[in-house]
Amino acid sequence: MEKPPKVTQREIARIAGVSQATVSMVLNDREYSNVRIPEATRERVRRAIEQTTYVPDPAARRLAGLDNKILGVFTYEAALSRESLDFYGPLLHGIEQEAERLGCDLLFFTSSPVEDGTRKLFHKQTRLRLTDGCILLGQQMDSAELTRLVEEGFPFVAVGRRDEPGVPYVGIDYVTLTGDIVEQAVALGHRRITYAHYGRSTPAAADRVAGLALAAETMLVETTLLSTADSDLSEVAAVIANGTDTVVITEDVFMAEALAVELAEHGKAIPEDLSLAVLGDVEGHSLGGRGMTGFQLPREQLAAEALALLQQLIVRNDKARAKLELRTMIEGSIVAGATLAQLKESR
Amino acid sequence: MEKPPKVTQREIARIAGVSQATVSMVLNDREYSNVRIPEATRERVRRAIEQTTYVPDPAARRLAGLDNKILGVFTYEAALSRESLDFYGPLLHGIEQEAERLGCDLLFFTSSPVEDGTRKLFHKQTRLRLTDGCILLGQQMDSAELTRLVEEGFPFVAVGRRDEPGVPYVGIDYVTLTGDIVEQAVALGHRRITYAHYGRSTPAAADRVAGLALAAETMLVETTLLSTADSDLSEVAAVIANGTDTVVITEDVFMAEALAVELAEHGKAIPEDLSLAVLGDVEGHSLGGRGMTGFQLPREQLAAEALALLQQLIVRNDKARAKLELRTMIEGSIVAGATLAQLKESR
DNA sequence: CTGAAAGCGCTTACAG
DNA sequence: CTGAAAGCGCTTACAG
Repeated sequence: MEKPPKVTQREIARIAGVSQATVSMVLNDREYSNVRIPEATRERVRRAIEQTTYVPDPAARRLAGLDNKILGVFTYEAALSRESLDFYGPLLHGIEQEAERLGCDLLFFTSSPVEDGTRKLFHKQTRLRLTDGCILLGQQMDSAELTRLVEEGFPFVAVGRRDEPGVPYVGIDYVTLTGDIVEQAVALGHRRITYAHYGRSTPAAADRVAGLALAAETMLVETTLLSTADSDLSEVAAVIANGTDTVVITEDVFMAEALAVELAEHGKAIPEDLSLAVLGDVEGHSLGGRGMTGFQLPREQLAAEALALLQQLIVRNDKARAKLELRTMIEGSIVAGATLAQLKESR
Repeated sequence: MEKPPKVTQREIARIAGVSQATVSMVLNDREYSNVRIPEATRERVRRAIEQTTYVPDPAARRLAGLDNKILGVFTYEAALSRESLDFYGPLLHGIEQEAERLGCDLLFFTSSPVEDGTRKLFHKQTRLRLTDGCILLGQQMDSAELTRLVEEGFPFVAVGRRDEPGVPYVGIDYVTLTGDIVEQAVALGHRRITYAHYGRSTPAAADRVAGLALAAETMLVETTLLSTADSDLSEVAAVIANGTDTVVITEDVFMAEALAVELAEHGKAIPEDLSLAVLGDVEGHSLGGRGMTGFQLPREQLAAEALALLQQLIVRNDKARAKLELRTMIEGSIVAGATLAQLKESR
């Protein structure tokens, strides 16, 4: 199996009887310093290309300073495992669709070494430079890495709101959504709410807490915050079961499911004894046959918008880039569900 | 936002007070023509690299003829959509895991233009050349493309058996699995089997038919083949309902589910009136609460082995490559299930 | 209008 | 042992 020598522009030039530079110009449909290539020449070049199996070498193009039409996808943990896919699936689908539309390929940084449980974007062999720009996904983004990307002026977009200055992102407006859930609870007669959360320090987690605090102040409800980082879930359940709050809100659907089981052991049924709502996506989940009350998050749209923004960062020049809205929050919606119910009597 | 000039080996060389070539050698831990670089020099270079944000430019490495540690993933249709993920999910997971182990990144050719319903691997802008090698996934592989890859000596591996000469693959042994299903049916007293299939011309489809024919001959059973390409599913159901065959085997689980609905309308219950088995993966699927009889296919393993083989094709020299087993079939297993039952009486 | 040439950042021979 | 140089396949100025 001898490899036939790779066809290059030089070979095309030889066949067409022109210079290699001319081939490059025809291929890129570009003309420099009042150069004009006659249609006849272009045609000769095109025919020569068709005769052969020529494809431009993307490494050479990139080295010469051109776009690659390759976008990087960096996830802070494995994205394609069965469990991750529940979260990453819709995001990846949105990314794939948008990439297809833009004519870009996607480089997944699966090789990134794992340190302290999360992958590192920068390492001795990072292929980041090969891409025109990069999308960052995951809860546990590394602040130092984000800052370095900003400093280097490397085009990238984070999926999810970030606090670091200069970081472009597309995020979900958890503050508003959380307020909407509280509003619903209040409309149903509730006045005392427990929020069970993971005690994480991510921006999204902070936004939920902020949204809750804001709503509590505006609507005069009392809130109790319980973190599973401080005490385990069964303790949290015990506190709720023995307390007087009438609604329990959880950070995500998995905590809701686990907590419902614990609460059942305390004789608390949902929503008869206690209402429940989730500050996360509840699509496809139910609790004892009942649809859950929570969010419907447009994850595919989120990812697609992030990719579209990235593309703009890449193709625009510095001036046009300055006009770009680097930070976008998109709205999710509330899923009414059946786990948040009218308050029956005062306890 | 001025981009700081990219750090190159030249800059490292300047800092360390050595030549750029020396930097390259230290980085790659390589020595040519009885060259030996003293540890002291190596240390100076390493320190210079740590001082800066140097990362090697993968495009330049590739252009200079080195491996990229990038493996291409080509799917003949979108892989990350909700529906595709059912099929591609386990394969992609296996690929991701193995890539992580090998320290490789993955390039998904999402940009490939769609023609006649399937994506084209070769097009004017294919980034194939950027990868060290490529994994091919999908039912509808293009023979011409496979042949071209073989001719060009480009390293690649197909997931699924292929007929084209010289194509390396890792496939599933449908012939044996199909025989096993027939054997089970025979052991349960059945002698007449209908096989409902899509009439596809893929190697996997052909293997199922071949396995069935072989088993039928060996075990003296009569088989009827019905293709949904010739007549639609309700007609197929009618033929089965009015016939005397006691087992219906379908090509995959989706056809099984659809066919069961049609058969119910003819008053045929499964497995009381008719047994059913599937020549495809049945994990996670059931029919009216009953586990389906069919295959359990080790898709993750399949994909991982394909990637491992690809890696071998890439790193081995021509001589060592010749010793490689280019074609592997791996065994799936039978899921007993409850839809294939003992034949009650003769009809 | 076309060709010869520099340069992108590397690897790897080959002189010193 | 080290440095200067060629080459990978492109793009893009700059002479002719």
